[in-house]
Amino acid sequence: MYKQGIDKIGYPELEKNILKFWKENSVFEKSVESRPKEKPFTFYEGPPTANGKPGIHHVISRTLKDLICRYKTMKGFRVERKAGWDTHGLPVEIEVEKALGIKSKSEIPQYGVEKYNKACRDSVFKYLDLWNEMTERMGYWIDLDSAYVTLTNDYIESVWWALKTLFDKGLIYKDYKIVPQDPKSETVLSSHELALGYRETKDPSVYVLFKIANKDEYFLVWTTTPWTLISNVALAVGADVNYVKVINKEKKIILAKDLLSVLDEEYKIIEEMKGSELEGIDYEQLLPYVKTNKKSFFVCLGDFVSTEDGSGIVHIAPAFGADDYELSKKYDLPMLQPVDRGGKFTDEVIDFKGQFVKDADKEIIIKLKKEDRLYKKETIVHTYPFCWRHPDVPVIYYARESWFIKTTSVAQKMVELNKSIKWQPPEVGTGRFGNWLEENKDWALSRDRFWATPLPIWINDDWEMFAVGSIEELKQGFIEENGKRIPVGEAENIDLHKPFVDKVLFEKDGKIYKRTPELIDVWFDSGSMPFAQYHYPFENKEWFEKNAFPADFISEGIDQTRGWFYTLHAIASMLFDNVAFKNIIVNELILDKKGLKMSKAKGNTVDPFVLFEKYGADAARWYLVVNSPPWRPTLFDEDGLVEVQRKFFGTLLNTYSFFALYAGIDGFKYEEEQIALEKREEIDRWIISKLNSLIAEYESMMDDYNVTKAARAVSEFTIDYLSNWYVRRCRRRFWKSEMNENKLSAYQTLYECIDTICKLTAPFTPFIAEEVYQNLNTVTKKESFISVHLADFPVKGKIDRELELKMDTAQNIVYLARALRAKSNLKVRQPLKKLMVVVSEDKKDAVLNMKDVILEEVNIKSLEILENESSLLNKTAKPNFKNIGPKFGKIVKLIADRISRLSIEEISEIEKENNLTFNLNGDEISISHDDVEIISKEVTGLLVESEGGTTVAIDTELSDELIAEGLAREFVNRIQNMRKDAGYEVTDKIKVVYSGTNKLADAIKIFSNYISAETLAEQLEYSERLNGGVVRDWKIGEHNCKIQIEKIST
RNA sequence: UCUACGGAAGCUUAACUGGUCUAAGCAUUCGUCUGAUAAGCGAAAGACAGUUGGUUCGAGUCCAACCCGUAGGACCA
Repeated sequence: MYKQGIDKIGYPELEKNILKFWKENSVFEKSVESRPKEKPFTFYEGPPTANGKPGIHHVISRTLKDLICRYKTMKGFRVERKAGWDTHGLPVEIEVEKALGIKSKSEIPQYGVEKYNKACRDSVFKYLDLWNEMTERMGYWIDLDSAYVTLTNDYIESVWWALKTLFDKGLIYKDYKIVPQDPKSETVLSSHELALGYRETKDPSVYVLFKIANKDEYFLVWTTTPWTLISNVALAVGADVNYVKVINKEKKIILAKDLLSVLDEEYKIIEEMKGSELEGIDYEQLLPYVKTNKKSFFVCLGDFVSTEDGSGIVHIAPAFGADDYELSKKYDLPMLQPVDRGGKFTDEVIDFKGQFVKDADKEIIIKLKKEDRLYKKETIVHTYPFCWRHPDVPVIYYARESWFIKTTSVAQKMVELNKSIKWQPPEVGTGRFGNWLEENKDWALSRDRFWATPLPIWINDDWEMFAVGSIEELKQGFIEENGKRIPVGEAENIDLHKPFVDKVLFEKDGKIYKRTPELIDVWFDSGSMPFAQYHYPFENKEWFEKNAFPADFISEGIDQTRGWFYTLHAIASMLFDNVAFKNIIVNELILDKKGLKMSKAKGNTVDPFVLFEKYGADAARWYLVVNSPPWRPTLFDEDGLVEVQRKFFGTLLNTYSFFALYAGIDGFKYEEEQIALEKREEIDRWIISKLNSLIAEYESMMDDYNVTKAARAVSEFTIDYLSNWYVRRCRRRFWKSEMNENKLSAYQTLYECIDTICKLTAPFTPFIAEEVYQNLNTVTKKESFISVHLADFPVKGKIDRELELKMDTAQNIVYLARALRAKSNLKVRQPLKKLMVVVSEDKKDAVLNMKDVILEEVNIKSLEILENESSLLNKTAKPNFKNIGPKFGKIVKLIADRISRLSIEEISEIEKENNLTFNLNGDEISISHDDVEIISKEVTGLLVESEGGTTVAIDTELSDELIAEGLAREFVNRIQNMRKDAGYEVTDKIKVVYSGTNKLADAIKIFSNYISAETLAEQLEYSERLNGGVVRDWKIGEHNCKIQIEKIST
């Protein structure tokens, strides 16, 4: 029989049972295998790093991924889902350094790269168990056993294949680039890391004099980094900027005219010129520590020069600034870099060698002052980036040689391809991602670290190079050991990592090739996952090309825009001339309830495990999707979660419980023939039509990847239509009569609704959907699936718009009538004589049709439709702007005003003739029925309520009989309450004894049959002597009474 | 400085292609229904829709400028 009381078990417990069921029956595997191979829906999992703990933000993206995949499965697609792990890169190294107590990069070779990388390898799965546990617990179906792992030889080999392909296409090159770097760890900082470290700091702000060659004149130059002056090779001015030569402090000084205010003391302008006139002027090297080998120390033109601050003359040190470097290429300037990667001056700078550059600032200034080259020195407070891991260490911009991928050469193609991707929300695709592509810069590929995929490029002394694209090719190389060459093919363990690959040498045409020492950006790893996860092209070649590329769907957080989304897109564009993914849902951050970012420091993080334990995974999944669209920053609020859980889950489970209760009593197992829709009650046809509308809307939303709207539609149907109207309206059908066709059709209808809701919610809340579905299906055996997740998506049936509208009208009238009752203080239990309704012509049928429903809902005896012609009505007209706007344009206001003052006669005319002509300021104006909305107002003093063209009035006059019936109903209500309080079963028969006023007793006598039937009272008698059973005093209106009920044993 | 998103009731959000007292939920007060529901229904109160202009007969909605918030990018000699 149907399982009872599932709403009493806690959700977490329920979910754990379901998890067990899934596992024992391999439901996930079956859900994949039961779908045809020829109908794939391709999904890519973005690999997380398992050396950090999973958080709530992982729950949201995994919910999205899971629900789309489950939905597509139900739609008949085969959705292979391979998990993946990102295992390389700096995040891993940082953790390991911490654990090993390594403080700077240079300590690593001493420690031993082999040992170090082993430690990295061991640490990458530090939290794997936790991740797996979360994945499983939240019901995220993905194949963890066959997960791809970026550190395996197979995976790296595929990445190498990609790199070689790009190399052979000429897309990989080596160049200098000015990069922000952390001098302490000697690592390049990504822009993301850089952004973490900006803060206010004090720096020297110095004005320096550069002496013009062979003249006693000076350029005034401003800088906040005096240490870069040593590496100065040129000065830059703006071509169109106005400059002046002034006499100031007895010196001839050149600076921008707009910045004269920086000068101390009086000055006299002796000459004006454009920046372009200054180009080419030579000057003397300021701090001649380093010799140059190219033409240097002259004035250049730079479009980046501004007169915002400084002097309008910018000092150029190509190794330490991006603008500077660009300019140096243009003017073929030398690059002076007397600073090592640790940010210390090299030996050439004899006075400051070994000093950290920032620390040398002071002494450099003193030196300049001694040489009379310091114009003035101030201190400036500005924001400057510091290393986020070492808060006291300023970032140094530093020229480094790096490998690049020439993504700019495919930028246009990437932009084009992007246009075919469906982004949800669209603005991320066009905006953030689109802009990024438009402003594409070459991809800085190399990293000077230890734990990552090695760059497979081998170089000889003559700078000839080639790329290795497979293990097979690597085997052509050899390793030297004790002076002997051992072919790589004979090596014991080929490990495509440092230090092994660095030992491999090649000899070609007598030249020895050695691997360039760099590793690659980890993002290249994850961006290669479409093919590398299948070890393409070494294995699965056909499968990949046919079934696994590009992805139909991916979903991750917005932070991946310039990360994974970009690398996937770039690599696919370059290698396959195609997109990597066709549809994408981007989720935003999850903030705490106040809208603040969650962080460990603030202590406002939400532990997913705690959440699952407290409310269950379904609740978290549902809340994150329903509460606000996932691509909007979501404020996470536990109270909100509780609310959606109570509302939606509570209602769904309760609707099921209701069904289970009565279906159990009646032994309904859906064994009977299905009753044809036409033979069912109108309300049955109505809810089925609503259900079909829901399926249609759900499908279109889901196919549009608008998951929030789909979920909300399900929620609305379940709560408002099914529970609060259908079930409530139909309760009697379930518990009153004997089994007959009417009752059967109620059962079948409700069953179908719940069954379908299970299937629609299954992608979102897989546990509860499973529970309810199984409870239904194991009894009825209607479907052969052991799990809702193996079931097919429901087939949409006929939608009866007309019927839906009819019911809307009826509901509308009911709400209005209830409002009237509330206003006049007439409880619904008090029956009333007459309900009068005025509706537009097209709704009259609907009202007559729904008469019984309406009357029963509002407990009124009769319904009368007042004809428009009735003298009871006072009508007014309202302008319908949608129509008259386009029709009358500018004079619409006048017309509207006139319409609202139409007389009753005029309104009748327009109703009859569908046309009315009147004079307005001399113009003949003609309006039709469509141009106005006619509202009726009762004038006979009855209560009236109206909305949207429907007007309702009730006759509040009470006859003795109506009052008696009202009392009887109240009496029933009290007995029912007592039954419930006493804990009687709904089928228990009882005996009722009561006492009270004469009037009440009379009413009870008149309606004794009704009362007995409603309360299952076998006996109903008046007596002053009450004893036994349950006794209680009541007050019904002004009538006191005593009621005693007692269960009759059968 | 650029780009995107957001700014509405105490809070969270909704409103298709512009249509005239902006809607719902939560919270508050009062009332009410119930033989499924920790539910439902009704009433009261609560928003000058960030600001200022513009287009239009009509703007929460379209356009422009600005302010505030969030995220991202550029720059910081």
